[in-house]
Amino acid sequence: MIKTIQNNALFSGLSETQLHSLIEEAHCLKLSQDETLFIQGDCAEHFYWLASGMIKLYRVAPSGDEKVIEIIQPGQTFAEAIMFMGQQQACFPVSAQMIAKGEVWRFNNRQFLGLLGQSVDSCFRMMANMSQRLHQHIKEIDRLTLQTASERVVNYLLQALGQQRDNRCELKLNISKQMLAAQLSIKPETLSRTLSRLNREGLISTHGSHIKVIDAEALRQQVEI
Amino acid sequence: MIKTIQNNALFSGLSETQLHSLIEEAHCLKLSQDETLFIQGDCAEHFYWLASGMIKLYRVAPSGDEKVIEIIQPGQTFAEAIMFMGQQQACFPVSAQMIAKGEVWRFNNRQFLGLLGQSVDSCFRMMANMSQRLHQHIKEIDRLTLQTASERVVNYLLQALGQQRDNRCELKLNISKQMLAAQLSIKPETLSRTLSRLNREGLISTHGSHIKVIDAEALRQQVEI
DNA sequence: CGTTTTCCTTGACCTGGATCAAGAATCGTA
DNA sequence: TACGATTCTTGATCCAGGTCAAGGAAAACG
Repeated sequence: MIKTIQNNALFSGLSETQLHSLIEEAHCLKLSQDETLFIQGDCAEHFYWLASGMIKLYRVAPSGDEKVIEIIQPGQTFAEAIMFMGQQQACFPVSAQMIAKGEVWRFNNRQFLGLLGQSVDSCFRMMANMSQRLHQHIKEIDRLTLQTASERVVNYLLQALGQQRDNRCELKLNISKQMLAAQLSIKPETLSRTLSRLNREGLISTHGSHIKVIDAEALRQQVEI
Repeated sequence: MIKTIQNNALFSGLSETQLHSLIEEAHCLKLSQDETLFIQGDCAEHFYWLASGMIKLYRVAPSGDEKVIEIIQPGQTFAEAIMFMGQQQACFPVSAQMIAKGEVWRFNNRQFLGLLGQSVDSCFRMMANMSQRLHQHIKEIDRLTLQTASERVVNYLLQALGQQRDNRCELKLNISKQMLAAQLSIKPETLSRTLSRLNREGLISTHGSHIKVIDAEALRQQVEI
């Protein structure tokens, strides 16, 4: 377990001793599907590392609509950026809920800040991490404002294809389609229609959550216009 | 000048000597309206501090549409988060263009990283800064996905009203309406229509770029639904 | 193994906001 | 003070994607 935690960039700069004292104080939470870890506005005294399962970070509109900001995969930390906001505004900007049961490690912000204070190196890792997130958010804003719904779907497929280890053109969605829709900020109906259109056009072929990309080049053209 | 720069959180942690050596190496660029500072994809070896004027950070779609990510006001630093990305991907994710002539100070990333390495305190300030940006971006994503065009306009008015020093209900737009529209991710026509609707409903009254908020309470209700 | 529940798909329709086009107002610049 | 040149407003029309509704498919459960 310690080995896996150490793999995360945030912790990799810490000494063996530092890491031990941190884990000493940490708690491992075993959560089942649909359990809520925290909600938007909760006081943020901890940050988290996901060992197994899956978590969605989301915000809800007054109307009840919800937007999935990010899906957290095992090995990732989350909610770690708020700890630098200082006292004044230390509350979660999003809600977190398990979408697949699993284990979450909870770390104390105050303690971690103390450790960071002892190591400029760790600070730099943390900053690299935050910088990456900033980038992702800018890309997300880009997608939401400059791309159509189908472009976002196609983009997702291509990016998922790129993450494939071997050059297989078959991919399996690891989240439900309605979750994917929420992530892409479209309605499930629209996602469904888009996929069946791509199917009809012969660019992909779908069997449930398995999607085979037949013509990746044509897909790319759909996005680049 | 040094005094004003020092007011920025990023620099406030540096010693007198550090700040001097930094400014020694920095360049002051005098730019006129519409001049481009850098474009998306340029290699990022510097970050910037705006002394006067105004700058828009934006991205463009293949279609030519552009989305204003942020408007930089005097006293703000920008493009400082990329320097932590490491070598691999050190290029600007946005383009920067003057929307009002002014002076920009350019600092060397490598040098600044060196200074940061000497001061954990400065690192913490930098992280607080980045954390704040992350927050803003999440709020922006929220606005884009969970709010309608008119809600965004109303939100902007309320937030601009809140920034007013005294309790005056009259505010002046410091950017053109088409720029505001681009920032809110709507078309100028839609902004115009929304404002004239609010006018018709008696919630505000507009004279060019001067907007008087007549019924702030009713505006708030439009947003909260 | 059937049954209930949830998830996905498809069709018919509607609407917010984009687009296109044509004035009106504002702003330099001479 | 007149006159291009922008920028802003307003009207008419269109369409991507949302909404509502009704089957179908798949998973969960006794």
